[in-house]
Amino acid sequence: MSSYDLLNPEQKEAVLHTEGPLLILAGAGSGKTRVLTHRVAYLIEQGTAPWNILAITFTNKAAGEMRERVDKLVGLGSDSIWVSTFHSTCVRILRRYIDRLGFDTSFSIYDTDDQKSVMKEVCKKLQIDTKVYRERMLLGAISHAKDELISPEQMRLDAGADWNQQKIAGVYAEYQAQLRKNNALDFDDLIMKTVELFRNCPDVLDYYQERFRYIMVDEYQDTNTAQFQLVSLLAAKYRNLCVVGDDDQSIYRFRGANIMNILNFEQVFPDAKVIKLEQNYRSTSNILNAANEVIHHNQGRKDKRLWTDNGTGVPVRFRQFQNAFEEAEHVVGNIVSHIQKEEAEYKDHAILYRTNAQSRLFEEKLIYANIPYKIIGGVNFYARKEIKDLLAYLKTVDNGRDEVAVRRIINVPKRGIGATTLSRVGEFAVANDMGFYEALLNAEEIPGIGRGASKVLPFTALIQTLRAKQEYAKVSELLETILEETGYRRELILEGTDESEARLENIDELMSKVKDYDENAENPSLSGFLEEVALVADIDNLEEESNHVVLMTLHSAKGLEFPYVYMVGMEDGLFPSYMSIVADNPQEEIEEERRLCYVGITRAKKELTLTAARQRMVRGEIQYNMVSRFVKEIPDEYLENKTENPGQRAKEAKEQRINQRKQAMLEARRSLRAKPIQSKMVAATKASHLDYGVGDRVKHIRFGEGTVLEITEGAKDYEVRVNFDTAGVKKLFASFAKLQKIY
DNA sequence: GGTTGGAAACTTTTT
DNA sequence: GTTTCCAACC
Repeated sequence: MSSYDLLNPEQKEAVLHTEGPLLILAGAGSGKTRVLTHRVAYLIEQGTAPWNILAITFTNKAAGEMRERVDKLVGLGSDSIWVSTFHSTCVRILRRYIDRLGFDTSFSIYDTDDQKSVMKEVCKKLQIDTKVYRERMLLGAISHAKDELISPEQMRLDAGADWNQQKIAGVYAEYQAQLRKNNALDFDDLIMKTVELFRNCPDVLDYYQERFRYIMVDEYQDTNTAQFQLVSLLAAKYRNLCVVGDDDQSIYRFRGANIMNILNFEQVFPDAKVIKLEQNYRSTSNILNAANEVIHHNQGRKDKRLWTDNGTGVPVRFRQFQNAFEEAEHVVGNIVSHIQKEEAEYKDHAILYRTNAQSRLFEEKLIYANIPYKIIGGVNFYARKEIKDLLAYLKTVDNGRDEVAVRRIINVPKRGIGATTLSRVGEFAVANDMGFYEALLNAEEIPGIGRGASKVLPFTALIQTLRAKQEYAKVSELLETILEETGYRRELILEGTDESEARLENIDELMSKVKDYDENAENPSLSGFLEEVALVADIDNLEEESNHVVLMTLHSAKGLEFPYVYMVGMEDGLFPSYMSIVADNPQEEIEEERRLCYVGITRAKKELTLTAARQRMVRGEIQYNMVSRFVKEIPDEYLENKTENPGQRAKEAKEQRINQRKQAMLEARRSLRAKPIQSKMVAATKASHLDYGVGDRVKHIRFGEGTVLEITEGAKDYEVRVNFDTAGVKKLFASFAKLQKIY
């Protein structure tokens, strides 16, 4: 028996169809990764050289998973198959050939933060009123143009007499000029410049066309025009292009994804073979039917209906609550009961929401319930201030032309270099046609800089030392030097606040990532490390092995699956979002939200719970929301709706309020009564109350094990100071931290 | 040049 | 409710 016998007929057909264009319409949970990996294995079995295969995904996580599975199937030679994301593929190509476009191959990659800094400069230079033209709006317009491969010149032409558009085109042109000056590319440039390279240099294109004779693209519905062009160019010679996607899971239109890429694939490649994978191996039929019904409300999609022989399962549950607190409590309570009944582990549960802001309440309840959790998204690790500062040092060492990086750190930690000095340096640099850092090196010659020069000197000396050191030192050694020589670490230790401790922890984490890179990378180098770091998304850090409840946005959840899924905040105005309801083209926008809902539902394997709150705090104001229209689109036969009739509901709510007041009163009395006793026999009460004392070893859910240093009595609670083995000294409230004594 | 406090903006989603 | 920005002060 060969391994292909485990595939269903459609999957098998997709695997065996290797020549010519192929579109695989793969519904959620239909085993597309399996098809892709087997397809790679089959190609190699048929005699294709591993280095002639390119598989492109969107996230590093997806790439890593595919790589792992391919390795298992193929074995020898599998490392010469390119399995990588759009962005890293492009970086790899550009690092080799971007000098053809007038950039240096050691270019920096700018993230959103860096882009903002550049845009600020641009607006200052062009005297743009940022009250009228918001930086965010300008960057958005530029990004959108790049997704569509529109150059500044083209934008200017397209603008015609539209003065507003003309202005934006001007900003775009200057922004590109700044990036070039800094020898930097932003995210969108990575794709666009690669296309430009291919168009301008036929020899380079030909090299890669020969190299990648078989190309596969995952999550094809999320590709934008630039990515489509890139893939088309690469595949133009051999035409062995296999794309896998699901138009119903297209949720990145706001980021420029062009759904037409998948809907029109057959028009662009008339000889394309189309295979539909409609058997779902993931969910119960109740969950799947609910998903089918919801997505059926969309127009303009390729018709398909997923089916499964997994059995009916339990109905989808819907619960509406008085407020977001009760909603969070219910979800967490539900998870706790699964754990207690030993039906499931923490990692079997995912809480999915529309906006990152919704995570906080769940986080609080989970801490309170002592449940380990992991939040994906929000602020990217590499976007944190201290991390960005340190990376800016490394970038300055790596790419001397990266002005954004230099400006970021020239006065961090404080060296007494202020705005006046900086603008003098800037003027000098422009006047002498040199880079900003170059000007700093010549600080003593800059007129009117006065004492400033003596402050700049130690900084440039450090950078020069690091540059020399870079030749032979590991990246971790460079970072260590930076931390020591600049006093960055010392400053944070001296500060001694909770915040500075958190920053120090993050720095330790960065250090361990650097060390990991030093040891495990094939050819470790400073540029290599910075590149890797620039292209990671938060989702890439989700490890299957660790046992956590996972919290994330519906967007981040695409491609994942969990036995128990909670979709929370199912309210009109939140999901679908208010923005989509009041948009110029609500139909289209709401269809995108509906696809997002479809993605969410189809993440669930065993049980799906939908929740909503009648009132919730949004931006400090109470909002009253109706139940999401998407919930109403699920027929009753698949839904267990335990929302009572209004009369009953009001009555229960009233009872609940009365109960809550009673509870509050009891609590107040208890604390009043407890107080005097505590103050009389402090030690005794503490021992019985906290069951640990000074000197005891305790365990905390997040910080691990540690020793109790001090217990102080606060107004409402005990404040415990603990020296944790790994996390350092922390002050915690006893009732919140739920410390456990270790015997 | 650095610190501080109050006002304003923000929140839809991110490689 | 939180973060970011800017002006007035030190």
